[in-house]
Amino acid sequence: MTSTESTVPAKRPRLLLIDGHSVAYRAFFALPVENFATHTGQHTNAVFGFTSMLINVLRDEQPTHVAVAFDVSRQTFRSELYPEYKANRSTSPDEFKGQVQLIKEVLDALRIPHLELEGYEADDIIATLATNAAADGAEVLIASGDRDAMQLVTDQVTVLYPRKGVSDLARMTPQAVTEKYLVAPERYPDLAALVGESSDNLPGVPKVGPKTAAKWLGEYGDLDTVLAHAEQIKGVAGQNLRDMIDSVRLNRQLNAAVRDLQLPVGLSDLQRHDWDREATHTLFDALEFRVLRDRLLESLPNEEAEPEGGFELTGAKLAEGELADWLAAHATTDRAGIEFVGTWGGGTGDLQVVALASADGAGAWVDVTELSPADDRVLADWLADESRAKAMHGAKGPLLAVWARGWDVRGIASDTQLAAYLLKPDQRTFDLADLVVRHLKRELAVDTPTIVAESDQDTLFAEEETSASDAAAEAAMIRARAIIDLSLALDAELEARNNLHLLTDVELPLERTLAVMEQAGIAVDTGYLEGLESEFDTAVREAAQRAYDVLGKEVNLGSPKQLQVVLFDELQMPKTKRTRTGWTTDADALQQLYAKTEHPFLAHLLAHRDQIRLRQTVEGLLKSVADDGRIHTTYLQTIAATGRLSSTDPNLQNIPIRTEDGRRIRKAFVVGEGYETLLTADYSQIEMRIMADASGDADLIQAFRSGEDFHTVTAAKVFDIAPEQVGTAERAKIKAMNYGLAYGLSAYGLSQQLKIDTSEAKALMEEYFERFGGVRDYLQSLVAGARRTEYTETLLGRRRYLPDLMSSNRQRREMAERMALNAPIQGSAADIIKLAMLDVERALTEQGMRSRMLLQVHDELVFEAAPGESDALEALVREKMGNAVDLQVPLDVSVGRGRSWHDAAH
DNA sequence: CAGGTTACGTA
DNA sequence: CGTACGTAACCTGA
Repeated sequence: MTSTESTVPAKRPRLLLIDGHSVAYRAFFALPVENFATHTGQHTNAVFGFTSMLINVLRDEQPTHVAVAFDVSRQTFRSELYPEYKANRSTSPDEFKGQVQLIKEVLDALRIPHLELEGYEADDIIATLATNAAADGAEVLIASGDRDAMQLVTDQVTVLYPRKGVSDLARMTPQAVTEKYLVAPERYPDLAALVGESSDNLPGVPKVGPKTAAKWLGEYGDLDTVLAHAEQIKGVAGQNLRDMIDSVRLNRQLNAAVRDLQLPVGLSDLQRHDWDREATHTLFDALEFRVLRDRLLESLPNEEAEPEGGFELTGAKLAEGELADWLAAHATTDRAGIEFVGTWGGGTGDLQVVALASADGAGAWVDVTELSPADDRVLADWLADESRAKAMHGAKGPLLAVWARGWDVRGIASDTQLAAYLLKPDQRTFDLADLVVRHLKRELAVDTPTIVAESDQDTLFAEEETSASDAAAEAAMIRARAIIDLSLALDAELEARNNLHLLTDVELPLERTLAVMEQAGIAVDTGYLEGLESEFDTAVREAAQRAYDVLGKEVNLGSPKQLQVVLFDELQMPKTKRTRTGWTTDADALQQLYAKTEHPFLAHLLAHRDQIRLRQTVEGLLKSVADDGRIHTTYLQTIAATGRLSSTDPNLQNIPIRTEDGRRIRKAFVVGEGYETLLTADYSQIEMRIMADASGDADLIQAFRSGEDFHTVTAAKVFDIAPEQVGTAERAKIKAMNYGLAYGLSAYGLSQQLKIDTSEAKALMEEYFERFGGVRDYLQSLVAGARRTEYTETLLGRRRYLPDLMSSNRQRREMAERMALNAPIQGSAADIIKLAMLDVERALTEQGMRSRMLLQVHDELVFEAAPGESDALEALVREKMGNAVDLQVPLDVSVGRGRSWHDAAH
């Protein structure tokens, strides 16, 4: 698509001018700073408020032109005329500093010009632009929290003045100004000169407020005339005016906006553009602006296509019998794109539409609910044909729906969602439209509307539904087309950094393995779970009652806010650690309070917390049991920035294990009918082994090779004693140290965890690093290397980009440094277990075994052994997990078997 | 009612 | 003031 000069007479231009500092400053004080910070600690309340206001105004006012003006510094011609100008202003809070720069980044991403001029204020830039634009016949809107802007109001110029916060803007027209300030806009600075402006440190005439000033101006016409007739004005106010006359003149000189600056831009330069999609997404990700992103997408869609346009495609719904010919003609050697429409999750799915596209520009789609038996066979054969290469976006869900229909998809050469994840694993979403813009610089037509499921009540609307699903199918066809080009582009990018193998050899085959696991699910003893639920429920109520009895009244024990009132106001307990909004009531703090006060309420409260949590976990599990009596979680393959999987609906990676009550929940996960036993296998200390291997620290390697208890051996080394002499306290300290290392543990953190002095923790760490110098050097090299390359790398070359390593914000930088420490270690462990899963899965298939893999919990795999296969399964799992990669230290795998997950623990 | 906050489960 | 996640209840402001 090429854009052509419009021949339609342009509608009247509408220019929006924003006083950047004044709006940002307003936002800063309107929104509580403690509620707006990224997880890295960057404050964003001013950026949020500014951007929110901007989006609203752009949406509501639909300006054709936009600019934002900023002040440069306090040194302006005004401060030279009057050194006290704005001198009363305290320096802006630390939390505000830096946010202006972020606002400018937002503006750049939105392609909105911003201006500043040395020696002048934003006001002057705005006054000049407004004056010029109005002279050119434009309508002008000025968003500013500075009252001096009122002087600019005319029939063509309206000021949007924040009434409360930054979202509620008053439209200050000449009438509104006159009503509010009792003088016409052009007299406003006259009035302000008399009354004074405390925020600018301009003194007013004593005893003269807006009413008196307006009265004088009304009588005499303007300020000059008022001053010329100062002698005639009676009373104290008149005398004060005469005393202050020079000061008033100076005020008037200072508050006059400069309207004739020489600016490098004119109206035509301020034309609105589409925003930069990629830059905006990246920035909003970094700022953690989820809501604003949605509002932006909703209210300000990018209307114009990018220069290179969209996707050309000819195709439509195939009639009966046409499928075979279409596939033969178009889906042969080159990669075909497929987009499925339907629903999926919980290990199964329901397919509605299959949309296909070919690189030659042909598209097609079929409604799978109305396929003839012959077409069904043709499509099934083609989908299952390994030699027909296919590209998809997020294939795991559709695969479940395909399987539910008795089909299979083979030959998936690329999945653009997985590829994009490998390129940038900390991206929040991998929306196809965004990826297409980012990597192909093309636009994808508006998102697919979801197909409305047909139900009996809706037969009235059957016709509309059909057209809606047709539209969805058409959109799916376009998406299928885009997926082809995108997959090629992403493959090339991965290849260029030598990462393509991660896609083809790890993530793509794993996607199928995960689908198999999700489809299998894990059997649950619902009767037992229900028993647990009522038991926990009783315990919850008893604990609550005891707590109420102690207190003498009922409070909501689940409300941190109410608890704070009880604990810190009513019971006058010592204050705990701060949270954003008050004092923490977390378990750790409550325990410390209990140690100090021995107040029984705390014990009951803690018991209540424990039991309510267990009940909640059990309830959640019961809700997720499918008709087959099994729980089918969904694994997310593109969420964790380190390369780990995550589990949802329900999360089976956080089932309790640490407490006895919690472990009872694991008894509910049982071997399914037709199987012999559950088998669990996990890696011991895999992260430490990775550190040993990667650091090459000879002592650490030796500690693992010795095969003795790792924490004891390392403790012996640190304390310079024999392993037999290591006591439980020593072992616990070094164990915490061992585990904490990979997280970038600090001496303070270690001291908190072990409840020891910071100085002792510090000494412990120093001693540890003294003994295991290779580890220290390795950890330092991780951060140093990441700072050089801007990314970290796992064993398999999986990257994580950490631009914040260069941040000038200490908190952000240190956070990034800990991420740089942890990502390669956690990520390499993820690599290893992923390889092991693939090896195990392949071996099970090759050997024709019926045993199957059910769950992955980061360093643990859970299997269901078919009758007679238990021993073979254990041997196979040990072998494949133990040899997934070749390190300088052995990969220790421990295995357990039992009828339940609990019993299979070891 | 959505969204943020707090709390807490796992590796 | 230790990384990576997901879930649920509560609370608040639109």
